[in-house]
Amino acid sequence: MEPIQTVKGFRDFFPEECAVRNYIFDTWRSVARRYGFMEYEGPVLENTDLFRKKSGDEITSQLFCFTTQGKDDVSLRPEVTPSLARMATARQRDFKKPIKWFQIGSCFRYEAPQAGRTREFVQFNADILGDASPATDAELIAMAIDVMREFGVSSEDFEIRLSNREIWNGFLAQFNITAEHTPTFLQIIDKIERARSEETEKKLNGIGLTLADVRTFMASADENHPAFAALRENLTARGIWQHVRIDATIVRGLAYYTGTVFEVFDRKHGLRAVAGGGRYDKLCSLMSDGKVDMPAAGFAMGDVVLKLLLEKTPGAQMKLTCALLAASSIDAYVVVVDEAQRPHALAAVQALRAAGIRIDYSFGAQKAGKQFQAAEDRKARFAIVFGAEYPEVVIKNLLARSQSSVPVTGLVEEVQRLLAEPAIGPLIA
RNA sequence: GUGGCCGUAGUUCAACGGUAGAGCCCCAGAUUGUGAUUCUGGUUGUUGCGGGUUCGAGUCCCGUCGGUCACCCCA
Repeated sequence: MEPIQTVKGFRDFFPEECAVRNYIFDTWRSVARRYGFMEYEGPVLENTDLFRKKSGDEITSQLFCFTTQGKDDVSLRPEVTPSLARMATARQRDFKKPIKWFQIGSCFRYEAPQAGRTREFVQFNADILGDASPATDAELIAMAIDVMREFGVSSEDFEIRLSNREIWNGFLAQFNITAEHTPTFLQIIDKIERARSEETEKKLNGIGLTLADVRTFMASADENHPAFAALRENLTARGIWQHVRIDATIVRGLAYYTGTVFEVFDRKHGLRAVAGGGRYDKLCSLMSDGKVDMPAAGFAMGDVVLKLLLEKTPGAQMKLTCALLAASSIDAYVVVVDEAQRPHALAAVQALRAAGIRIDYSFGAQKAGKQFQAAEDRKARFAIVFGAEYPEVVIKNLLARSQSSVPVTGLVEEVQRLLAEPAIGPLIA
Protein backbone atom coordinates (compact mmCIF):
# COMPACT_ATOMS: atom_id res chain seq x y z
CA MET A 1 0.00 0.00 0.00
CA GLU A 2 1.19 3.45 -0.84
CA PRO A 3 1.03 5.96 1.97
CA ILE A 4 -1.95 8.25 1.63
CA GLN A 5 -0.76 11.80 1.16
CA THR A 6 -2.56 15.05 1.64
CA VAL A 7 -4.81 16.03 -1.26
CA LYS A 8 -2.92 18.13 -3.79
CA GLY A 9 -2.80 21.74 -2.70
CA PHE A 10 -4.02 20.98 0.83
CA ARG A 11 -1.88 21.38 3.92
CA ASP A 12 -1.08 19.69 7.20
CA PHE A 13 -0.59 22.07 10.08
CA PHE A 14 1.97 20.67 12.50
CA PRO A 15 2.13 22.56 15.82
CA GLU A 16 4.71 25.02 14.51
CA GLU A 17 2.62 25.89 11.44
CA CYS A 18 -0.55 25.87 13.45
CA ALA A 19 0.97 28.43 15.80
CA VAL A 20 1.76 30.69 12.83
CA ARG A 21 -1.80 30.29 11.63
CA ASN A 22 -3.22 31.13 15.01
CA TYR A 23 -1.00 34.18 15.25
CA ILE A 24 -2.32 35.38 11.89
CA PHE A 25 -5.94 34.71 12.89
CA ASP A 26 -5.51 36.44 16.26
CA THR A 27 -4.02 39.50 14.60
CA TRP A 28 -6.79 39.72 11.98
CA ARG A 29 -9.41 39.32 14.66
CA SER A 30 -7.98 41.89 17.01
CA VAL A 31 -7.69 44.59 14.33
CA ALA A 32 -11.21 43.87 13.03
CA ARG A 33 -12.64 44.18 16.54
CA ARG A 34 -10.71 47.40 17.00
CA TYR A 35 -12.58 48.74 13.98
CA GLY A 36 -15.92 47.73 15.42
CA PHE A 37 -16.55 44.79 13.09
CA MET A 38 -18.65 41.81 14.14
CA GLU A 39 -17.56 38.28 13.29
CA TYR A 40 -19.83 36.01 11.25
CA GLU A 41 -19.42 32.72 9.42
CA GLY A 42 -21.17 30.93 6.59
CA PRO A 43 -21.14 27.31 5.45
CA VAL A 44 -18.05 25.89 3.80
CA LEU A 45 -20.29 23.90 1.45
CA GLU A 46 -22.86 25.71 -0.67
CA ASN A 47 -25.21 24.89 -3.52
CA THR A 48 -23.20 25.34 -6.70
CA ASP A 49 -25.91 27.65 -8.03
CA LEU A 50 -24.90 30.27 -5.48
CA PHE A 51 -21.53 30.63 -7.19
CA ARG A 52 -22.96 30.28 -10.71
CA LYS A 53 -25.37 33.08 -9.97
CA LYS A 54 -22.57 35.44 -9.10
CA SER A 55 -19.83 34.43 -11.50
CA GLY A 56 -21.43 32.54 -14.38
CA ASP A 57 -20.96 28.98 -15.58
CA GLU A 58 -17.36 29.19 -16.72
CA ILE A 59 -16.13 29.61 -13.15
CA THR A 60 -17.28 26.11 -12.21
CA SER A 61 -14.08 24.62 -13.67
CA GLN A 62 -12.25 26.01 -10.66
CA LEU A 63 -14.76 24.82 -8.09
CA PHE A 64 -14.42 21.77 -5.91
CA CYS A 65 -17.85 20.45 -6.73
CA PHE A 66 -19.72 17.17 -6.42
CA THR A 67 -23.17 15.71 -6.26
CA THR A 68 -24.36 14.47 -2.90
CA GLN A 69 -26.17 11.20 -2.24
CA GLY A 70 -29.31 13.33 -2.21
CA LYS A 71 -28.49 14.53 -5.76
CA ASP A 72 -27.65 18.06 -4.64
CA ASP A 73 -25.08 19.86 -6.77
CA VAL A 74 -22.77 21.38 -4.16
CA SER A 75 -19.36 23.11 -4.03
CA LEU A 76 -16.77 24.01 -1.48
CA ARG A 77 -16.81 27.80 -1.33
CA PRO A 78 -14.14 29.51 -3.47
CA GLU A 79 -14.88 32.78 -1.67
CA VAL A 80 -17.18 34.03 1.04
CA THR A 81 -18.81 37.06 -0.55
CA PRO A 82 -21.77 35.18 -2.11
CA SER A 83 -22.61 33.64 1.26
CA LEU A 84 -22.28 37.04 2.88
CA ALA A 85 -24.57 38.60 0.29
CA ARG A 86 -27.18 35.93 0.91
CA MET A 87 -26.95 36.26 4.69
CA ALA A 88 -26.96 40.05 4.73
CA THR A 89 -29.81 40.44 2.26
CA ALA A 90 -31.93 37.71 3.87
CA ARG A 91 -32.08 39.53 7.17
CA GLN A 92 -30.91 43.01 6.30
CA ARG A 93 -33.77 44.67 8.21
CA ASP A 94 -32.53 43.06 11.42
CA PHE A 95 -29.29 45.00 11.31
CA LYS A 96 -28.62 48.68 11.72
CA LYS A 97 -26.65 50.19 8.85
CA PRO A 98 -23.88 50.25 8.14
CA ILE A 99 -23.36 46.54 8.65
CA LYS A 100 -19.69 45.96 9.50
CA TRP A 101 -18.88 42.28 9.44
CA PHE A 102 -15.72 40.20 9.22
CA GLN A 103 -15.06 36.51 8.79
CA ILE A 104 -12.08 34.15 8.87
CA GLY A 105 -12.39 30.78 7.19
CA SER A 106 -11.15 28.29 4.63
CA CYS A 107 -11.88 28.63 0.93
CA PHE A 108 -11.14 26.21 -1.89
CA ARG A 109 -10.19 26.67 -5.52
CA TYR A 110 -9.24 23.98 -7.99
CA GLU A 111 -6.16 25.67 -9.40
CA ALA A 112 -2.52 24.75 -9.96
CA PRO A 113 -0.66 25.28 -6.67
CA GLN A 114 2.41 27.51 -6.83
CA ALA A 115 4.18 30.19 -4.82
CA GLY A 116 1.56 31.90 -2.70
CA ARG A 117 -1.24 29.75 -4.03
CA THR A 118 -2.72 26.56 -2.61
CA ARG A 119 -6.05 24.86 -3.25
CA GLU A 120 -7.12 25.33 0.34
CA PHE A 121 -6.44 28.68 1.94
CA VAL A 122 -7.83 30.90 4.63
CA GLN A 123 -9.27 34.28 3.91
CA PHE A 124 -9.91 37.19 6.20
CA ASN A 125 -12.97 39.02 4.83
CA ALA A 126 -14.10 42.44 5.97
CA ASP A 127 -17.17 44.08 4.46
CA ILE A 128 -19.36 47.09 5.08
CA LEU A 129 -22.91 46.96 3.73
CA GLY A 130 -25.58 49.61 3.50
CA ASP A 131 -23.38 52.65 3.09
CA ALA A 132 -22.28 53.95 -0.30
CA SER A 133 -20.10 56.80 0.91
CA PRO A 134 -16.35 57.02 0.25
CA ALA A 135 -15.95 57.07 4.05
CA THR A 136 -16.73 53.35 3.89
CA ASP A 137 -14.03 52.71 1.33
CA ALA A 138 -11.62 54.74 3.45
CA GLU A 139 -12.50 52.73 6.57
CA LEU A 140 -11.72 49.49 4.76
CA ILE A 141 -8.45 50.74 3.32
CA ALA A 142 -7.46 52.08 6.74
CA MET A 143 -8.17 48.70 8.23
CA ALA A 144 -6.13 46.91 5.57
CA ILE A 145 -3.25 49.26 6.34
CA ASP A 146 -3.57 48.72 10.09
CA VAL A 147 -3.65 44.96 9.64
CA MET A 148 -0.33 45.15 7.81
CA ARG A 149 1.16 47.46 10.40
CA GLU A 150 -0.08 45.23 13.21
CA PHE A 151 1.89 42.40 11.64
CA GLY A 152 5.00 44.58 11.70
CA VAL A 153 4.98 45.29 7.96
CA SER A 154 5.87 48.95 7.38
CA SER A 155 5.30 51.39 4.55
CA GLU A 156 8.71 50.40 3.20
CA ASP A 157 7.43 46.87 2.74
CA PHE A 158 3.90 47.32 1.43
CA GLU A 159 1.63 49.74 -0.36
CA ILE A 160 -2.01 50.09 -1.24
CA ARG A 161 -2.55 50.28 -4.99
CA LEU A 162 -5.74 52.19 -5.53
CA SER A 163 -7.97 52.72 -8.50
CA ASN A 164 -11.61 53.20 -9.37
CA ARG A 165 -13.56 51.51 -12.10
CA GLU A 166 -15.59 54.66 -12.65
CA ILE A 167 -12.60 56.40 -14.15
CA TRP A 168 -12.36 53.70 -16.81
CA ASN A 169 -16.09 53.87 -17.42
CA GLY A 170 -15.63 57.58 -18.02
CA PHE A 171 -12.79 56.87 -20.40
CA LEU A 172 -14.83 54.33 -22.36
CA ALA A 173 -17.80 56.70 -22.57
CA GLN A 174 -15.50 59.41 -23.91
CA PHE A 175 -14.51 57.10 -26.76
CA ASN A 176 -18.06 55.82 -27.27
CA ILE A 177 -17.16 52.24 -26.44
CA THR A 178 -20.23 50.17 -25.66
CA ALA A 179 -20.67 48.41 -22.33
CA GLU A 180 -20.31 44.96 -23.88
CA HIS A 181 -16.60 45.66 -24.42
CA THR A 182 -16.00 46.64 -20.79
CA PRO A 183 -14.93 43.20 -19.50
CA THR A 184 -12.57 42.69 -22.44
CA PHE A 185 -11.16 46.14 -21.94
CA LEU A 186 -10.59 45.70 -18.21
CA GLN A 187 -8.82 42.43 -18.86
CA ILE A 188 -6.45 44.22 -21.24
CA ILE A 189 -5.79 46.92 -18.65
CA ASP A 190 -5.14 44.30 -16.00
CA LYS A 191 -2.34 42.83 -18.15
CA ILE A 192 -1.03 46.03 -19.66
CA GLU A 193 2.23 46.05 -17.66
CA ARG A 194 2.97 42.38 -18.31
CA ALA A 195 1.93 41.87 -21.93
CA ARG A 196 3.94 42.98 -24.95
CA SER A 197 2.90 46.40 -26.29
CA GLU A 198 2.20 45.07 -29.79
CA GLU A 199 -0.21 42.51 -28.36
CA THR A 200 -1.96 45.11 -26.25
CA GLU A 201 -2.16 47.50 -29.19
CA LYS A 202 -3.72 44.83 -31.33
CA LYS A 203 -6.32 43.92 -28.72
CA LEU A 204 -7.20 47.57 -28.09
CA ASN A 205 -7.57 48.22 -31.79
CA GLY A 206 -10.05 45.35 -31.85
CA ILE A 207 -12.46 47.37 -29.72
CA GLY A 208 -11.69 50.69 -31.34
CA LEU A 209 -8.97 52.10 -29.09
CA THR A 210 -5.25 52.75 -29.29
CA LEU A 211 -2.53 52.15 -26.74
CA ALA A 212 -1.59 55.81 -26.95
CA ASP A 213 -5.10 56.86 -25.87
CA VAL A 214 -4.94 54.53 -22.88
CA ARG A 215 -1.43 55.60 -21.91
CA THR A 216 -2.36 59.25 -22.08
CA PHE A 217 -5.38 58.63 -19.91
CA MET A 218 -3.43 56.59 -17.38
CA ALA A 219 -0.89 59.35 -17.01
CA SER A 220 -3.70 61.75 -16.15
CA ALA A 221 -5.25 59.44 -13.54
CA ASP A 222 -3.15 60.47 -10.57
CA GLU A 223 -4.05 61.26 -6.98
CA ASN A 224 -5.51 64.59 -8.02
CA HIS A 225 -8.23 62.89 -10.02
CA PRO A 226 -11.69 63.81 -8.64
CA ALA A 227 -12.58 60.14 -8.17
CA PHE A 228 -10.07 59.93 -5.33
CA ALA A 229 -10.70 63.31 -3.70
CA ALA A 230 -12.90 62.16 -0.81
CA LEU A 231 -10.79 59.10 -0.10
CA ARG A 232 -7.63 61.15 -0.16
CA GLU A 233 -9.03 63.71 2.24
CA ASN A 234 -10.23 61.01 4.62
CA LEU A 235 -7.01 59.00 4.65
CA THR A 236 -4.87 62.14 4.85
CA ALA A 237 -6.80 63.14 7.97
CA ARG A 238 -5.95 59.74 9.44
CA GLY A 239 -2.30 60.27 8.52
CA ILE A 240 -2.07 57.18 6.35
CA TRP A 241 -2.42 58.45 2.78
CA GLN A 242 1.30 57.89 2.25
CA HIS A 243 0.62 54.15 2.10
CA VAL A 244 -1.55 54.66 -0.98
CA ARG A 245 -0.43 54.83 -4.59
CA ILE A 246 -2.81 55.39 -7.46
CA ASP A 247 -2.46 52.63 -10.01
CA ALA A 248 -5.01 52.62 -12.81
CA THR A 249 -4.05 49.08 -13.86
CA ILE A 250 -5.73 47.70 -10.73
CA VAL A 251 -9.13 46.48 -11.97
CA ARG A 252 -9.56 43.27 -9.95
CA GLY A 253 -10.25 40.72 -12.65
CA LEU A 254 -13.70 40.40 -14.12
CA ALA A 255 -15.50 40.56 -10.79
CA TYR A 256 -18.43 42.51 -9.55
CA TYR A 257 -16.65 45.68 -8.57
CA THR A 258 -18.36 48.95 -9.38
CA GLY A 259 -16.24 51.78 -7.95
CA THR A 260 -13.19 51.93 -5.72
CA VAL A 261 -10.84 48.97 -6.13
CA PHE A 262 -7.57 48.38 -4.28
CA GLU A 263 -4.95 45.77 -3.60
CA VAL A 264 -2.28 45.38 -0.94
CA PHE A 265 1.13 44.69 -2.49
CA ASP A 266 4.51 43.95 -1.04
CA ARG A 267 7.13 46.33 -2.40
CA LYS A 268 10.26 44.20 -2.25
CA HIS A 269 9.69 40.58 -3.15
CA GLY A 270 7.42 40.52 -6.19
CA LEU A 271 4.80 38.43 -4.43
CA ARG A 272 1.22 38.13 -5.50
CA ALA A 273 -1.27 40.60 -4.05
CA VAL A 274 -1.60 40.13 -0.31
CA ALA A 275 -5.16 41.42 -0.27
CA GLY A 276 -7.70 42.95 -2.59
CA GLY A 277 -11.11 44.47 -2.53
CA GLY A 278 -13.38 47.29 -3.49
CA ARG A 279 -16.91 48.49 -3.91
CA TYR A 280 -19.60 46.14 -5.23
CA ASP A 281 -22.87 48.04 -5.10
CA LYS A 282 -24.88 45.74 -7.39
CA LEU A 283 -24.09 42.36 -5.93
CA CYS A 284 -26.72 42.30 -3.17
CA SER A 285 -29.37 43.15 -5.70
CA LEU A 286 -28.13 40.42 -8.04
CA MET A 287 -27.98 37.79 -5.32
CA SER A 288 -31.41 38.65 -3.92
CA ASP A 289 -33.08 38.84 -7.37
CA GLY A 290 -33.59 42.55 -6.92
CA LYS A 291 -35.33 42.32 -3.57
CA VAL A 292 -32.59 44.06 -1.61
CA ASP A 293 -30.58 46.79 -3.23
CA MET A 294 -27.80 47.47 -0.77
CA PRO A 295 -24.48 49.16 -1.51
CA ALA A 296 -21.42 47.30 -0.24
CA ALA A 297 -17.64 47.29 -0.16
CA GLY A 298 -15.09 44.94 1.28
CA PHE A 299 -11.74 43.27 0.97
CA ALA A 300 -10.20 39.86 1.47
CA MET A 301 -6.73 38.89 2.64
CA GLY A 302 -5.36 35.38 2.18
CA ASP A 303 -3.11 33.59 4.64
CA VAL A 304 -0.70 32.11 2.09
CA VAL A 305 0.87 35.19 0.52
CA LEU A 306 0.67 36.99 3.85
CA LYS A 307 2.74 34.27 5.50
CA LEU A 308 5.38 34.51 2.76
CA LEU A 309 5.57 38.26 3.27
CA LEU A 310 5.84 37.99 7.07
CA GLU A 311 8.72 35.54 6.71
CA LYS A 312 10.55 37.84 4.29
CA THR A 313 10.08 41.04 6.29
CA PRO A 314 12.51 41.36 9.23
CA GLY A 315 10.24 43.44 11.48
CA ALA A 316 7.32 41.12 10.89
CA GLN A 317 9.50 38.06 11.31
CA MET A 318 10.53 39.28 14.76
CA LYS A 319 6.95 39.81 15.90
CA LEU A 320 6.04 36.42 14.56
CA THR A 321 8.91 34.71 16.37
CA CYS A 322 7.99 36.37 19.67
CA ALA A 323 4.36 35.37 19.27
CA LEU A 324 5.34 31.79 18.50
CA LEU A 325 7.61 31.63 21.52
CA ALA A 326 4.90 33.01 23.76
CA ALA A 327 2.41 30.52 22.36
CA SER A 328 4.63 27.45 22.64
CA SER A 329 6.40 28.05 25.95
CA ILE A 330 5.15 27.07 29.38
CA ASP A 331 5.51 28.92 32.66
CA ALA A 332 7.07 26.19 34.74
CA TYR A 333 8.16 22.56 34.64
CA VAL A 334 7.64 20.47 37.72
CA VAL A 335 10.71 18.29 38.40
CA VAL A 336 10.17 15.22 40.56
CA VAL A 337 13.60 14.31 41.91
CA ASP A 338 12.29 12.07 44.67
CA GLU A 339 9.56 9.73 43.38
CA ALA A 340 8.17 9.47 46.92
CA GLN A 341 7.06 13.08 46.49
CA ARG A 342 5.13 12.45 43.22
CA PRO A 343 1.66 12.61 44.88
CA HIS A 344 2.59 15.99 46.37
CA ALA A 345 3.95 17.10 43.02
CA LEU A 346 0.74 16.08 41.25
CA ALA A 347 -1.28 18.02 43.82
CA ALA A 348 0.90 21.06 43.12
CA VAL A 349 0.56 20.61 39.33
CA GLN A 350 -3.19 20.60 39.75
CA ALA A 351 -3.19 23.68 41.98
CA LEU A 352 -0.82 25.62 39.70
CA ARG A 353 -2.90 24.82 36.62
CA ALA A 354 -6.09 25.80 38.43
CA ALA A 355 -4.45 29.18 38.96
CA GLY A 356 -4.00 29.50 35.19
CA ILE A 357 -0.27 28.78 35.20
CA ARG A 358 1.04 26.74 32.28
CA ILE A 359 2.67 23.63 33.71
CA ASP A 360 4.26 20.51 32.30
CA TYR A 361 6.03 17.60 33.98
CA SER A 362 7.32 14.10 33.32
CA PHE A 363 4.76 11.28 33.41
CA GLY A 364 7.16 8.73 34.85
CA ALA A 365 10.31 8.46 36.94
CA GLN A 366 13.23 10.12 35.18
CA LYS A 367 16.59 11.35 36.25
CA ALA A 368 16.71 14.97 37.28
CA GLY A 369 19.03 15.78 34.39
CA LYS A 370 16.47 14.54 31.87
CA GLN A 371 13.73 16.47 33.55
CA PHE A 372 15.69 19.70 33.50
CA GLN A 373 16.47 19.09 29.86
CA ALA A 374 12.78 18.64 29.20
CA ALA A 375 12.12 21.92 31.00
CA GLU A 376 14.64 23.58 28.67
CA ASP A 377 13.05 22.01 25.61
CA ARG A 378 9.62 23.23 26.65
CA LYS A 379 11.08 26.72 27.13
CA ALA A 380 9.85 26.84 30.70
CA ARG A 381 10.70 29.95 32.66
CA PHE A 382 10.90 28.13 35.98
CA ALA A 383 11.59 24.65 37.28
CA ILE A 384 9.78 23.65 40.45
CA VAL A 385 11.68 20.88 42.21
CA PHE A 386 10.09 18.30 44.48
CA GLY A 387 12.89 16.53 46.38
CA ALA A 388 13.89 15.34 49.83
CA GLU A 389 13.45 18.86 51.24
CA TYR A 390 9.66 18.53 50.91
CA PRO A 391 7.53 20.30 52.18
CA GLU A 392 10.09 22.88 51.08
CA VAL A 393 10.02 23.27 47.30
CA VAL A 394 12.81 24.77 45.19
CA ILE A 395 11.91 27.24 42.44
CA LYS A 396 14.64 27.70 39.87
CA ASN A 397 14.68 30.55 37.38
CA LEU A 398 16.00 28.78 34.31
CA LEU A 399 17.05 31.94 32.50
CA ALA A 400 18.66 33.82 35.40
CA ARG A 401 19.95 30.57 36.94
CA SER A 402 18.90 31.78 40.35
CA GLN A 403 16.84 29.78 42.81
CA SER A 404 14.78 30.14 45.94
CA SER A 405 13.02 27.86 48.34
CA VAL A 406 9.42 28.13 49.46
CA PRO A 407 7.03 26.04 51.59
CA VAL A 408 4.63 24.15 49.35
CA THR A 409 1.68 25.91 51.00
CA GLY A 410 2.79 29.22 49.47
CA LEU A 411 3.90 27.79 46.12
CA VAL A 412 1.12 29.06 43.87
CA GLU A 413 1.35 32.62 45.21
CA GLU A 414 5.13 32.64 44.93
CA VAL A 415 5.09 31.39 41.33
CA GLN A 416 2.46 33.98 40.43
CA ARG A 417 4.62 36.67 42.00
CA LEU A 418 7.72 35.52 40.09
CA LEU A 419 5.84 35.30 36.78
CA ALA A 420 4.66 38.88 37.22
CA GLU A 421 8.27 40.04 37.26
CA PRO A 422 9.80 40.91 33.91
CA ALA A 423 11.65 38.01 32.38
CA ILE A 424 15.43 38.27 32.50
CA GLY A 425 17.25 36.45 29.80
CA PRO A 426 18.87 36.62 26.42
CA LEU A 427 17.13 39.14 24.22
CA ILE A 428 15.40 37.75 21.20
CA ALA A 429 16.59 40.38 18.77
C1' G B 1 -5.07 23.21 -18.81
C1' U B 2 0.58 23.98 -20.73
C1' G B 3 5.82 23.78 -19.72
C1' G B 4 10.78 23.66 -16.69
C1' C B 5 13.14 21.50 -12.40
C1' C B 6 12.81 17.82 -8.44
C1' G B 7 11.09 12.89 -5.61
C1' U B 8 16.92 8.42 -1.62
C1' A B 9 16.06 7.02 6.45
C1' G B 10 11.58 10.97 10.63
C1' U B 11 14.46 15.35 8.42
C1' U B 12 18.50 17.82 5.47
C1' C B 13 21.30 15.83 1.82
C1' A B 14 25.47 12.17 -0.44
C1' A B 15 26.32 7.90 -3.64
C1' C B 16 30.86 7.53 -11.88
C1' G B 17 25.35 2.65 -14.81
C1' G B 18 28.57 -1.78 -10.42
C1' U B 19 27.08 -4.19 -2.48
C1' A B 20 22.51 2.53 -0.44
C1' G B 21 25.70 6.36 3.19
C1' A B 22 26.54 10.87 6.51
C1' G B 23 24.95 14.96 9.75
C1' C B 24 20.79 16.30 12.56
C1' C B 25 16.39 14.51 15.06
C1' C B 26 14.38 10.50 17.95
C1' C B 27 15.10 6.35 21.71
C1' A B 28 18.27 3.91 25.50
C1' G B 29 22.60 4.09 28.61
C1' A B 30 27.09 6.55 30.93
C1' U B 31 29.17 11.09 32.82
C1' U B 32 28.14 16.05 34.36
C1' G B 33 26.90 16.94 42.65
C1' U B 34 19.29 18.91 40.72
C1' G B 35 19.85 21.64 34.07
C1' A B 36 22.58 24.02 28.28
C1' U B 37 28.45 19.80 27.78
C1' U B 38 30.62 15.23 26.41
C1' C B 39 30.72 9.96 25.31
C1' U B 40 28.56 5.02 23.91
C1' G B 41 24.89 2.22 21.65
C1' G B 42 20.25 1.70 18.84
C1' U B 43 15.68 1.97 15.45
C1' U B 44 14.36 3.54 10.46
C1' G B 45 14.68 2.66 3.50
C1' U B 46 10.55 -2.46 -1.52
C1' U B 47 15.56 4.86 -3.53
C1' G B 48 7.25 7.95 -4.70
C1' C B 49 4.64 4.14 -7.80
C1' G B 50 4.42 1.10 -12.53
C1' G B 51 6.75 -0.39 -16.89
C1' G B 52 11.15 -0.49 -20.26
C1' U B 53 16.63 -0.55 -21.81
C1' U B 54 20.94 -3.25 -19.64
C1' C B 55 24.91 -8.77 -17.56
C1' G B 56 23.62 -5.03 -13.84
C1' A B 57 19.26 0.93 -12.75
C1' G B 58 18.82 5.34 -6.98
C1' U B 59 21.37 6.75 -11.67
C1' C B 60 19.21 6.10 -18.58
C1' C B 61 14.02 6.00 -21.24
C1' C B 62 8.42 6.07 -20.99
C1' G B 63 4.13 6.53 -18.04
C1' U B 64 1.87 7.90 -13.49
C1' C B 65 1.34 10.29 -8.73
C1' G B 66 3.26 14.10 -5.73
C1' G B 67 6.32 18.56 -4.75
C1' U B 68 8.11 23.16 -6.75
C1' C B 69 8.43 27.29 -10.17
C1' A B 70 6.54 29.94 -14.42
C1' C B 71 2.43 30.64 -17.97
C1' C B 72 -3.18 30.62 -18.03
C1' C B 73 -6.31 32.27 -14.28
C1' C B 74 -6.73 34.82 -9.94
C1' A B 75 -13.78 35.58 -7.38
